Amino acid sequence: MDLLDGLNPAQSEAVQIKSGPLLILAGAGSGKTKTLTNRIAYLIANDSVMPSEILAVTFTNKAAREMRERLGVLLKQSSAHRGFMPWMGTFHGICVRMLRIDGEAVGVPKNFVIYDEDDRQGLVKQVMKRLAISDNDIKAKSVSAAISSSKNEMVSPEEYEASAQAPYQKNVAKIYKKYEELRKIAGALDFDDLLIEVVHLLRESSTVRTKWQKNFKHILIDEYQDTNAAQYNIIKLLVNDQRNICVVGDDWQSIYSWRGADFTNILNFERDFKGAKVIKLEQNYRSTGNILDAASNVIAKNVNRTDKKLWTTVGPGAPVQVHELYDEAEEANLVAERISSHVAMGARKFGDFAILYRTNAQSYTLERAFLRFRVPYQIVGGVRFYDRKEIKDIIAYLRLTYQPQDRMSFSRIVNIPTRGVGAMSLEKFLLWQSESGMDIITALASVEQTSTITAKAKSALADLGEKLRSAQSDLETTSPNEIIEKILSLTGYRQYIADGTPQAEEREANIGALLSDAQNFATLPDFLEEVALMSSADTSSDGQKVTLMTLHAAKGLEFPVVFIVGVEEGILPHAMVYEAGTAELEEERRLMYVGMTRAREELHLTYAASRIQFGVRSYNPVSRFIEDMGNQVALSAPVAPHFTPSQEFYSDELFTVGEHVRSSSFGTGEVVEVDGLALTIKFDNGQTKKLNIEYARLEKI
DNA sequence: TCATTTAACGTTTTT
DNA sequence: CGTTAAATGA
Repeated sequence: MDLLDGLNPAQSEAVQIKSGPLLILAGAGSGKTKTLTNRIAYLIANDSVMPSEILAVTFTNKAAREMRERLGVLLKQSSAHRGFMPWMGTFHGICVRMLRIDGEAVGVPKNFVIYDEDDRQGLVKQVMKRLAISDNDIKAKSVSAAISSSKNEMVSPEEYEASAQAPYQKNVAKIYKKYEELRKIAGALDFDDLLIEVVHLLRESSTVRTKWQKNFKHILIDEYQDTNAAQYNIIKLLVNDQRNICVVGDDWQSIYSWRGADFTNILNFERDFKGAKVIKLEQNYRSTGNILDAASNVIAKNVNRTDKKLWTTVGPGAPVQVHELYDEAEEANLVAERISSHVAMGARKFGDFAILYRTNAQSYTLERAFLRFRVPYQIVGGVRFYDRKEIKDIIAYLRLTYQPQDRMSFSRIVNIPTRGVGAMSLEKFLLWQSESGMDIITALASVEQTSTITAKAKSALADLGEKLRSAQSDLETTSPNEIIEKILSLTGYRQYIADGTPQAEEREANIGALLSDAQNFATLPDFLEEVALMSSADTSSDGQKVTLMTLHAAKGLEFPVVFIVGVEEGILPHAMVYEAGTAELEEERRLMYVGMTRAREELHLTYAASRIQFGVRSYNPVSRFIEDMGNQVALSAPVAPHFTPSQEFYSDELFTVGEHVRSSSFGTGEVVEVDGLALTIKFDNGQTKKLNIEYARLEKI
């Protein structure tokens, strides 16, 4: 197969440039991923570069997976086996691999665990408690954010402390310092540490640096506009004298500056790598003319941007359609109804549609409308599978057996299932454990020696220690799957979650899903890494469902029909940026641009005259971005509000005592008392609940 | 110590 | 509005 087939001249040139720095400025829908993939294939097939000598960084795990599969097809190789393109992945994933190999050179333990946002906030809370800093004026969440941005800018606790002026900052500095201390003791790295520890590693050990520089003959970075300071440093440290670095990006699509991403990295590429070749991809293969023009008009209002002119040979297509609605329920109904009728007509399938919104909270109303219209949907983002309580519990057990210094995990599971160890006993035990110098599992075995803990708690802790030690034995040779099974049976976790409610079945099913996931991994650290770094945007779609997601999560995707909902002042642009300044407003504009350019054939924008936000009804004016689009849009007259029942299960039939009902949340039961809208129901699992007819979603059976 | 009730609080986006 | 943390009572 000719690897240049189907490429335009600019793409083809980008594929064939053999060496030296290369900057590909790729507009939305210009075939950027295709170019990158073919370039890698070309390097392997024509320049005899080994796959293991190519460092290829993508923005999400999903993007990496897809690119790996496409490469497999292009090169007629199986992409399934481990080791095919071992260095293709996200920055975070690649950094984990490097740290597992060489991290000890900078004091990163071999068996480090990865703390996610929840873990970080939990540890911050512990630190604040210990430092006796009240959470009234300082919130763990904002401290966590401050630590994260400091790390992204490579500011150490000491440097932060030195520059702290206000008492607030001084307190944050204290917390940051102590947080780092405890995190290190726990043998853990947070997301941001993964990057900065690699920077330390490459800076401090010239042996390690030279080794990797020699290994990576080619470096390719996708979405370069979204790299932060730490990532930029990693790239600079890995590039060798050959300077075979190729970056792809689009400053118009930079939407992660709040996470430390700095799109000036892409603007400065030619300065950083002198003599770089620059190729612009400006032909758009995705959207119709009207969509492209409207999107270009929106982005044109930004001052801080490069110039480029996207064009297409596809005709103008349908105009962008703007719909004004009465409220958020009407908005959701319009979307659901349109989709359902288009599919009924046979014009589209459900998988052709995507609904994009600015905030996750907006998905709620849409979901309800979709349920009512029986439109199958799938949410990308939102609660990750690995963030569910029962999954996190089991992961905590796994992490603790793997890294017995991990106090966060221990604190989580010490009383799960409940074994009579409360907050007091936990605190006393941890205090004693940290003074003793033993790891947690060893300390549990010697818990008899302590004087402060009650006898009941002592025996519970000793028993837990016994179980953990048994799970810990032959960790090296046991598959993740077997370890999970072992933990489940040792702790009786399955019985613990089986409480007779319908949710219990779901939890049980989730554990089953976890077990089958785990089967794909040979070793525990591999599995734990996947769990930690798998993002919520990595959910794969099966093409049979409507996709709901945030505008951020939509980056890099495309759909025949796109709805962007809530195109209102205060939402898009978000109210948070009004006081923040023009830079933030420009980012909102880029976000709008990214959303619009996801559409291939049809783009619908909706806004509601009123909607409930934070529990109160608010009235947002239409977004300025719609005005900016110019005359590519068709405004549809506002639809007069029509009555919609507030709940799908609401019925005007009255319930009477003795009737059997089914509730979506409690299972089946019998009505024992009726008091106006209030029903008292005795459920089959033994509980008795007082429910409101209007909201309880009851079904007669 | 634990389960149930009550209060407070929050919504920007996420590797 | 919906979720989660604190407070209360058993």
